[in-house]
Formats: sequence, C-alpha cells, structure tokens
Amino acid sequence: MTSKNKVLDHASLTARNSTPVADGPEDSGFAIFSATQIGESNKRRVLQMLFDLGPTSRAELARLTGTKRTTITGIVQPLIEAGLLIEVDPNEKRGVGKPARPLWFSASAAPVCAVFLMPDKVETALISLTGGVSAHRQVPIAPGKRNRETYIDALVAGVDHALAQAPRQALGIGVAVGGMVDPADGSIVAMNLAPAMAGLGLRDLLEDRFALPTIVDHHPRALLLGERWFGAGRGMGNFAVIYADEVLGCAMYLDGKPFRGPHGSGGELGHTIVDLNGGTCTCGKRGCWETVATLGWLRDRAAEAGLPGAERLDSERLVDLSAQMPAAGALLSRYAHNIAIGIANLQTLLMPDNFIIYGDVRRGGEIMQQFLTREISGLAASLPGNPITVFLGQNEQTITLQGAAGLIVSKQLEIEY
Amino acid sequence: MTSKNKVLDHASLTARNSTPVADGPEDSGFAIFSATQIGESNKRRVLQMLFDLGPTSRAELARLTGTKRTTITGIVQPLIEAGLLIEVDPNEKRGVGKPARPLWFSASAAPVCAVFLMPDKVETALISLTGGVSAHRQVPIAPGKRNRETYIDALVAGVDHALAQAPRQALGIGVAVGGMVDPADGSIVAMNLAPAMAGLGLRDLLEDRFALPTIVDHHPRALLLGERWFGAGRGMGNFAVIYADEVLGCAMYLDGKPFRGPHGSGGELGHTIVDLNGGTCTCGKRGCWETVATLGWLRDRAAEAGLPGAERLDSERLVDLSAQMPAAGALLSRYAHNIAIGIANLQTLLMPDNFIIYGDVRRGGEIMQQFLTREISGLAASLPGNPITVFLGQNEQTITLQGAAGLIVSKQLEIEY
DNA sequence: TTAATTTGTGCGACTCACAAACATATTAAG
DNA sequence: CTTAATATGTTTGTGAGTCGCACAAATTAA
Repeated sequence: MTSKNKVLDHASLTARNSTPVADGPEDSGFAIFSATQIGESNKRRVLQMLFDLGPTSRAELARLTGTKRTTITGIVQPLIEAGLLIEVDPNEKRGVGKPARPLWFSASAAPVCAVFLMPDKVETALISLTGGVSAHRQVPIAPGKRNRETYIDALVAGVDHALAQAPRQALGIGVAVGGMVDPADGSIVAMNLAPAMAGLGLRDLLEDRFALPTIVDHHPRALLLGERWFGAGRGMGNFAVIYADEVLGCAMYLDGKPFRGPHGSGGELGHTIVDLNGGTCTCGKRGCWETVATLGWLRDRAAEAGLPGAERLDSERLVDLSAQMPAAGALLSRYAHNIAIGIANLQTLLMPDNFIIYGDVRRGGEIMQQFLTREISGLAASLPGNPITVFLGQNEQTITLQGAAGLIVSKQLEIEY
Repeated sequence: MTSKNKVLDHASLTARNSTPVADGPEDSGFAIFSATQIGESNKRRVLQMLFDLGPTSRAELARLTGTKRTTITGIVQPLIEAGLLIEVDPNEKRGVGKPARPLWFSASAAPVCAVFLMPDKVETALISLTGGVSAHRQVPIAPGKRNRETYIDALVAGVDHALAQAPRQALGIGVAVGGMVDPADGSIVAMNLAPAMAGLGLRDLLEDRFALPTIVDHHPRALLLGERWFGAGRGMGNFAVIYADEVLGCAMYLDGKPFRGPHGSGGELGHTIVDLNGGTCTCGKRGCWETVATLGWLRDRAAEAGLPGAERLDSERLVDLSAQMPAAGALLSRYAHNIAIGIANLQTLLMPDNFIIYGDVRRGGEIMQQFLTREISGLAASLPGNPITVFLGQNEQTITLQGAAGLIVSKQLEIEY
C-alpha cells in the first residue's frame, strides 16, 4: 500500500489528532476543496457503501452512485492492489450478461484492535473489517485490586495479545469505556466503582505504548458505531442507541453521521429534565430522566410495593413476576412509561425513526419491547409512512467490541467535506 | 449570467424541488463527486464566507481557506461578471502593499421576495443579499375576513408589488408562516385563528402564479435563517432560536447547517415532556413544555395570584410589576425557570452555546434576559471556555422577513456534499 | 453458432485547484 | 524624487480526478 492511500491506511492516523498541524495555515473553519481531496472523499464513500450494502459489484456501485463504471474501477483498483478489498464469488446468478464480481473486504486486510474497559473487567479483541472477532480476551478485575496498574497491565497484555495475531499492522486501537470520558483528549473523566481511573490520559498512554492511532469514547457511542458499521444500523441514516441500566446513556446517528456536540460531548439525554418537581439527581438538578428511569428507581419502587427480591430486581425478573403479580405488572408498565418518556422526547426533538435498546431493559425481552413500543408510540408523533421502531440490541459484548473498532473506522470513513 | 453559474442563479431553482428529476438515475442516498461539482461547492463556500465575514478581499479569503489567491480569483471572477459581487472600497488602510479590494454583494444583484404570513396580517418585501429591506408592505387581515381569498389576494398583491421593484429577476420567494407547515410540500397544515388556511398548498400556488422557486417554512425556522444570514448568527456554527409566546417554537443551527429532522420536520421542543405528572397538553400528552412555559400559563398563574390585569399580562408588564409587587417577582422567577428548563434540556442534549430569544419573552428586556441566563446556567452544564449565552432577538419583523429570504439563500448556499 | 446483454477496462477530453512567475499599487527609506 | 519592500491580483502551464466513448470478456437465449 503506497502512502497515497490515506483511507484505512495506518500512516494517515499516526499523527495525534489532538495536536494541531503547525506548518499549514490555522484552520479557520472555512475550507476549499481541491481535486486531490475528491479522490479521498469518494474513496470513503465507496467504502461506506460496501459496509452498508455488503459485497457489491463495481457496476452496482456505479448505478447507485450515478457514476460510470470506469470511475468505480479507478477508485477500487488501488484498494484491491493494496489488499484491502478482494473480489468474491457472486452468490446468485442474475440472468444474462457477464457475471458481476462483488467486492468485499479482505479477511486479511488491516484489522482494528478493540478494547472494552469496565470497572469489573477489561476486554480486548481483534476486529476485522468484516466484523469478525478474534483474539478475544476478558480479564476480570477484582474489587480489591482496582488501581491504575491493574487496569493498565490487563490492557497492555490484551492489546499485545491481539496485535500479535493481526495479519497486518492494525489500523488503530478503539477503546470503549464504561464511564465518563473526554473524547477530545481521550482521557477518563470518571469511572464509577473505579475512582483510581479518573483523570487517566488513556489515549496518550496507548499511543505511546503501541504507536497506533487510538480513540477513546464512552460505551453508548461504541454501541452506536458497532450497530452502524457491523450491526442493525447499517444503511440506516438516522437512529439512536439507548442504554438503560443503572445509568442512562444515549448516542445518536443523524444525517448519516454520529452526532457529536459542538465540543465533542453532548447527548446527555439522562440529564434532561422530565419531572419539573421531581427528586434531586446526582448532577444536582431536579427531575432528570435518570431519577425516574434507572434500575435504581425500579428497585426502590419495587421495595415500596413489597415485591420479593426488590433489591436485586431487573427487567428479566420483573417480566417474570408480572405474569404472576398484578403489582409487578403495574410497576413494569410504569418503568416502561418512564423510559419511554426520554426516548419520546428525543424522538419529538430530533425525529430519529429507529431506537436500539441496550442495558437492563434489553433483558426484558419481547415483553419489554412490546411495552416500550406501545408507550413510545403513545408519546411520540411518528409520521405516517415512517413508523417508530424499537429494536432490542443483540449481543452487547460483541457489539461493544465491534463498536470500539468502529471508532477507528468512523474516523477514517466519515465524510468531512 | 450564463447558465453555468448555478449558485444564486434563478434557473437553478426553477425545477420544483418536490418533483424528483426523472431523467437521471434515482437518488439512492449515495453520491460520488466530480470535478465539476467541486467548483459549485466551493462557490457556495466562498459566498457563505462573505455572508459570515462581510466585505472581504480575495487575498483574505485565500488566507482563511488555506488556498491560493489565484483559486479565489477563479471562483469570484464569474460572479463579478454576473453582477452578483462587486469590488467595494476598503474602509481602512492596512499599511504597506497594494490595497485590497474587498468583495461584497451588489445592491443590484438578484434579490429575494420575502413573505410573512400571520393570521392577522400579510407582510411582503424585497430583500437584497446585503440584507436590505425594500418594497415592504403590511396588510392587516380583519378577524371577520379570514378566508383563503383574502389571504391569497393580499399575498399576490404584495409579491407583485415587491417583484415590480426588483432590479433583476428575483431568486425566489421565501415564505414564513405563523403556524404549522409541511416543509416537504410547502403546504400549510394548520394556522391558529385562521382555520380556512389549513391544507392550502401555498408553495405550488405561488410557484404557479409567479414562476419563481418558492420555499415555505414555519416562523421559528425563518427567525433562525434570518439570524444566520443577516443577523447575530453570522459566523456562529451552533445556535438555537427560541420563540416563546402563546406557543413555543424552536429551530436549531447545528454543525454549520440548519437542523431538519430526517423528514423535514422535527425540532418540536414545545412538545417534549418536562413534567411527568403535569397537565394535559393540546397535543394529548401530559406535561409538555408548552403546558408550563407559555403566555397562557403565565396569565393563568397571574390570575391565581390575583395580579392586576392578569388576562392581558405579558413579560414587559410582569417585569414592571415585579419592581412593585413581590408576588409578581416570584411569578417572573417561576416563568423564567420554566422556560429555562426547555432551553436547558436542548442544551444538555445538543450542546449549542448560543440562544436567541424571540416572542413575548423578548419583551421582558434585560431583566428577563438576566433571569433566563441565571436559570439556564443553573440547569445546563456549560463547558469551561464555552459559556452559554442568551441573546434577546432584535427586530422580529425585520429578521422574519430576512429569514424568509434566508430560506431561499439557504437552499442555494448550503453545502450538501 | 450467433445475437443480445452485462461487466469491466483503456484512452482522450474536460474541469478544477495548484504552483510559479508577473504586473500593479501602495508605503517606507534614502 | 527615486528606489526598495510589501501586499494584491492575474496569467500560464501542470496534475488529479471524473466523464464519454469505444472495446474486450463472459454469460444466456435463440
């Protein structure tokens, strides 16, 4: 691969994205595009299409983009020669004419190293561009050993193990953190149950150790990008991921790209106010969504209602109980309603059509999905012809790791022009 | 002006934007860019910069974009020849060297026809690209005569009057409607106090009558675009307009473009739920922001508190009263708090830094601004270095008309690639 | 065996940003 | 008054990229 291929090329990301380039004129927010950037941009588009569509022939790509086949050839030929794409066998014959040669990512193309950092565990894996997970390792972190050294040792060992199995140099390291992070500098702001990690400059640490471009973001955004590049979000222009558990998280895909606020943060749906006269939240405000739609709220209400095992209740057990006890059914309904309020507010404001649910709520299964769908539909104004759909997330572990890798993929494939 | 200049060229907008082009391949959402489109795109960028910066020389534009002066010359020369831009005199000398020749929009360039349609009046004007308002007409519509014919007659007469004074063929007609509209087909969904207008296909009507590209949108979006192209929003990458009066409206500028939901609507901040157990809203839900932050809510509470003239109270009088009566001060505080909640929720979720306030609340002046700023700051988490700023809107009439014109400007200058 | 159809690829034309040199207009220094 | 220095704007060729056209290749249908 020559250095001209800046997309999905390791060299293009080695420069720290925090340090602004000093030689060029400072970025004033305005930009003019040159013909040289067009090729780069179009390459990203074609690769995005392949992610969205799966294996696709040059002719089909040309039809969908409105260009000529010759243009597509010009774009994909260098990528094939670089080993990123390969021609695969057509799985179905389509009548007369020369059979198409679908293009797809090579299994031996450069992979991405994925890290999932939680207070109680460190997961690492290698993710191929086809979404395949390999070299997966999970290291539990005992409550008594939650100091920085333990986490960093597990991290470094896991990444080393993954990188050793990479068929080529990895494109980078994507890290999903179960806690608050500052995406701008890749540091950990706070991690519940692991206070020692607060303030750790994780990105710089990994970049210095492995000399690979590294991106650190929080768990919901990883779920979003996992769905977008490798899951149900492929081809969806607009959707949101909701993580509802002991805390509430949210990430949005709008207008064909992940929404990041003007300053990289934003999307704090859990701390929007839904109860004017509600109780005090951990953030100091009153009536945040988090005060009425978390697992903690559910368990408190269950205790008040005298439900058995209230302190260990979760959605799965609540659904089971609801079949037997009317009080549990009523609580399930309230829980779903309260969760629906935050989602409906998001829908009313930004109009995404699809919601993918993770966290405790996902454990409620189809019953919970039905409750949620009903409540959200009652609260949000869906347009005719564009019904609101609530999906339950699939495998949270896998999607998170794929999403950590998706952080790197996004960095490379998002069209910024 | 040759037909090659597609930006700010009338011909480029004559095709109805509702009817998809039939000759080309259908738009699949994917696109590939050619060198010919680059020129178009860069032309838009340069014109956006001029709007944002005011009169600017070629050399300055080149510096800000990081390109060479020769590139800027290539872009602006055709625009000067077409009469869109002119060289103006430098207002200040800047030391040694050949003096710069700032470029600015010609006062005799193609203008935009602006319409502001309210239940009680029809305003029309001609807006130049420098923001100048001319041929302004305001026709009151008496309550007894609110049928379609009255409105349409006033509209047609006003547009005729404006177009007659245009130095060149107008670029289009932008319509701001005080009511609900469907931006996709430019029809009126509902207008409070003018039920006869519901369902009127206003865009098609005007396009058929005047053979000019027409865009219809609701009042808050016009305010947004008025601020963005001609007002305080110039150069702001992220801001929101809040219209707080008898109803609540909101429009957002995010990531350098106006936010429209996936289906053209969205931004219904007034109907997000902020009071879980609140009263029933006109939309059928409970506890919408509109139930606790409108002029109606204020007057009801004022009546409960026994304030004089409660049924005609507005922010201006409330501020006056608050200097004399503690009860009025308490109500002002509550009013500001409730309005702040919706704004803070928007800020928490999407992180715009700047809010421009219109409607009744604007009449509260600096006192109201201080109350609002304090309440919002208490509820929203501003980042250090990026404080949240609340502006009072300037002249609502002028900005609305400029914003109606801004609908056409946006259509032409938004970078879609 | 032949025609029709579809896929993928060369080659020249065109558009555009870019690089280098040049003409122009002003200030500062002698 | 003359000359150097500096900044602006234009002219001319070059390279990158897509497009239009023609052509080879592979498959099906007659």
